[in-house]
Amino acid sequence: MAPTSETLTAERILEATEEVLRRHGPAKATVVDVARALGVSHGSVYRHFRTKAALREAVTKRWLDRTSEALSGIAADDRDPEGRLRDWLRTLFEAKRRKAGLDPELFATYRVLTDENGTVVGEHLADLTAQLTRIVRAGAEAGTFAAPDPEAAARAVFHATGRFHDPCHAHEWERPGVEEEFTAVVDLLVRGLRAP
Amino acid sequence: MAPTSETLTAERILEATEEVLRRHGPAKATVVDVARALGVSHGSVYRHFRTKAALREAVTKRWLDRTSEALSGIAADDRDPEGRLRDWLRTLFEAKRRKAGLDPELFATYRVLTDENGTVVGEHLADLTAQLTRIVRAGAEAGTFAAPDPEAAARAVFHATGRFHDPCHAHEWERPGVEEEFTAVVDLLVRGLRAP
DNA sequence: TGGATGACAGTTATTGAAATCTGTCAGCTG
DNA sequence: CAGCTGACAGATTTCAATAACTGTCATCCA
Repeated sequence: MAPTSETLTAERILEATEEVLRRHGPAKATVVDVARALGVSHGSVYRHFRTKAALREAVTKRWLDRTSEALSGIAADDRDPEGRLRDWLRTLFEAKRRKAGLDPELFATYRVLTDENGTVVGEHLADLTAQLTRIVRAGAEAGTFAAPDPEAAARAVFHATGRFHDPCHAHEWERPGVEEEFTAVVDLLVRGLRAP
Repeated sequence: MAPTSETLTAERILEATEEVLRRHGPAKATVVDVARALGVSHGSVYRHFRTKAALREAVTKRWLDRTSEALSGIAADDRDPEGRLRDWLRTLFEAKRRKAGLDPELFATYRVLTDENGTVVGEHLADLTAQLTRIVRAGAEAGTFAAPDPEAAARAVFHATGRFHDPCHAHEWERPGVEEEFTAVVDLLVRGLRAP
């Protein structure tokens, strides 16, 4: 099909896989499809990724990392922690919502991994909570937040906002009124975090 | 099988259906099975319930109402609102968790209805948030909580605790550490609710 | 000789025919 | 006559045969 006779690299395979996944979805996409899209035999794909699951994970990791990077910018700046927290949560919500809407098939792939409890999703979650912890800790140090254990507080905030980022709630993200629900939850959490 | 030749009542059909559902699960249970269990023809079942979906909904409603009643006792007493809120949330969590563990098939039926967006689940959720609103309002009136809009605050609390009662999170309810997560979230929410 | 290939074994998905199920209703029965 | 029955049409599910896929590896080529 596109026998672009460059050398076959892991990166090129990931790109092709993402495309195939986007077109066919996780249930129908096969590694034979990926090989066909690259104009090689499927044996060559297995030289770079031990299993189909590993390939799926690698694609999802790349996809997830793009969100993480955008967020880490917010987590790392030095504005007031409360505003940063609000921004970070809102950006996370909107990123997930956009991905669910625009890339439904890749989002479905992400969901498959979530159910399979793969390491990639675990690492993604760990990364996100680490970023949140950083914000909460900054707030605690600045005296804005009362958080004796910033990591535990960050996890609580992450769990409490699950409705707005956990893939199993994706079908509720386009309902009218979610915006208000989101704001109400974040307001409540921020008040709970503030120093007396 | 058990042709208990009493008159065929909606109640008896519901009991039989619950049993069939418990044994076969929502995917395999048929109304022919229900009829067989009652020793009648399936046409008789259709005299009492217009469709299979209606039957499923009615069974789930009964099942859900049992939890609601236990909770309404807590919502209605007149202890301090903060303790009541904590009790209510914990009882809800434990009831859902117990049902998911002990009645996996009926729980799966509940999940089917959740996805189908049936009225029964909507009513159940409305009932629960109404109970929560009652508690929050009591707290606002007593001056314990700062909640200008008790209903909105109750919804926020309900959404923020979704991880501990929404069926799509059921698989996480037996993980070690959920207890602590639950406590951390509830503590944070209660602090957010308290009057300054 | 490093990388690609395609045939192969074992497993999983697809297909279409047969069986079962849902929902209706004319007629039976007590 | 109120309530139950069982035959029926159309939709859905099951099942077994067939096809496709995953992962391996002896072989090939540049």
